[in-house]
Amino acid sequence: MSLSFSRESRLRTSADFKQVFDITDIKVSSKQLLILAKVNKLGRARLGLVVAKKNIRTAVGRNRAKRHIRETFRLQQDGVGGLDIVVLVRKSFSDLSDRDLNLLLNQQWQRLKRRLHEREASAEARPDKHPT
RNA sequence: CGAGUUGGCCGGGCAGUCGCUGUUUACCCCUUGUUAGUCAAUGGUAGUGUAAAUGGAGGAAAGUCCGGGCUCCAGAGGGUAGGGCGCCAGGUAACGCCUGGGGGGCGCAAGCCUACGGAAAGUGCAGCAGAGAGCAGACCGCCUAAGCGAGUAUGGCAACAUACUACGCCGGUAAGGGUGAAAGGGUGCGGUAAGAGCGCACCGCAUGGCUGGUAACAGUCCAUGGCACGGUAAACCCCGCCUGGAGCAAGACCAAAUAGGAAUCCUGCAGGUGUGACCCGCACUGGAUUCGGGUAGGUUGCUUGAGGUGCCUGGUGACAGGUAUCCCAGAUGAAUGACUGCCCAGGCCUGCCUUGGCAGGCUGGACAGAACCCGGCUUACAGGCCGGCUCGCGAA
RNA sequence: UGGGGUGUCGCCAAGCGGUAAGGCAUCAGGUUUUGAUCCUGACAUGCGGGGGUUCGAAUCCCUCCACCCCAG
Repeated sequence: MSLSFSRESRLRTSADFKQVFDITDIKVSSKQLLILAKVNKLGRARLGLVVAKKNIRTAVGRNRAKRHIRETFRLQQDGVGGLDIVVLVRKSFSDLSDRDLNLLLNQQWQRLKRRLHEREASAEARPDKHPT
């Protein structure tokens, strides 16, 4: 059980980002943000953030968004496993208070995990159903 | 106490849990040397890992409006163009900034505002209105003295003379009206046909002197001049001073690569490239086009600096000098955070009670995030703290 | 982060000190049996906001704001 969030658990090059955008395995969306994810072979989750200046005007606001997303990811990353995740922040994100923000984010991470489990389950089930 | 004005400062605090990141130390791992085990050393980027200690956004970090440092282009050198600044003196690395002073404007005052050189070097501009708008002008009005004429009266035989006029012509005038953003000193008296700096007095203005002041400038001083000199230079311009260009994605280093090759054309004491306005100068060098081939990033610059703080000295002050002491962010898909509790300001509600205070509950902290570094300016900003001064009221 | 540019009617735009052109769109009328075309007229507004210079500013100066482009 790790609560750390080091450089290894971040997406660091534009190539990494491009892969997630091109092949999106899981997609979780809400009014305030959009999460895209792709299965990787590293055995650990990696997070990348996209916060447009157009959506959140001030640098302080953008930093706030990134920090909250990182923090909640840090605390929730255990069940995620090998996924490359990109979080896109939408305009209404900055309307939320700190409390509501964390609530929303935790909810979204739970949804992501659920989708992942469903996907794995169906992937395991499929070869049994069609042995030939 | 109220109203105002001005200078400076802070811009939440403490504790706990879990994270991010820089530095240092230790250990792990690797490398090298050595040994029976081991030990030692330097280097750690081949990826770094673990632990501890310690540091980690701002007054504006913002806008990018100025000025520097730094780096490259040649130690940026000569000239032209272009750009900037503009009362005086000082401060400063420098500035378009700051300080002190002067002039002008506003305010009862404290104080505030001020792009504030030159319009007698030249060129230009001013629509509409108006008579006239740049070596001024005459629409209404006022006048008709002189000159010419008309009429009337008187005198005279007559020519004519004299006097008069709600008269005409030739004219005079810039007081008044009117136009305009702006119409070429003001008030009074004299003067005149009516008027006018036409003359005079006072005020204003200009020039020269004298006095004070480093200077801008000032003066209840003296002399001269009847006034000649309208506005606009954030219009061109003139004068004085300043000014090369680009920017850390600058630049440097390492690795790879630009290789090697084919074809065509042009040129040879000139041309090309670079120096990002142009000429000179300087440096480097054959050049251009097409075909095919190839590409990968990392390190550094990177934080010790016109540095902060305390004290002393000089100065009205900006600031300077001396001395002691401190090291205070360096990220790079981009750190400096999240959660919880308590406290401290603030706001709202309820209860007790004489203004006011006490108790409880709820709420709740602005503007905003370093990206090479400094000095300013500008803009944004909840709330709070400390001081100076002015005016009004009251008390002593 | 650095560098550069643009804001004029609903849209595209000219003007760069003296009443802010023009086109498209909109509305009304005419022509037509009706519609398109064509003709005539009009609306509403505007010079991104705030100061300053000037008698007078879209234009000159200062200062904010918004948008766009370039360099990884």
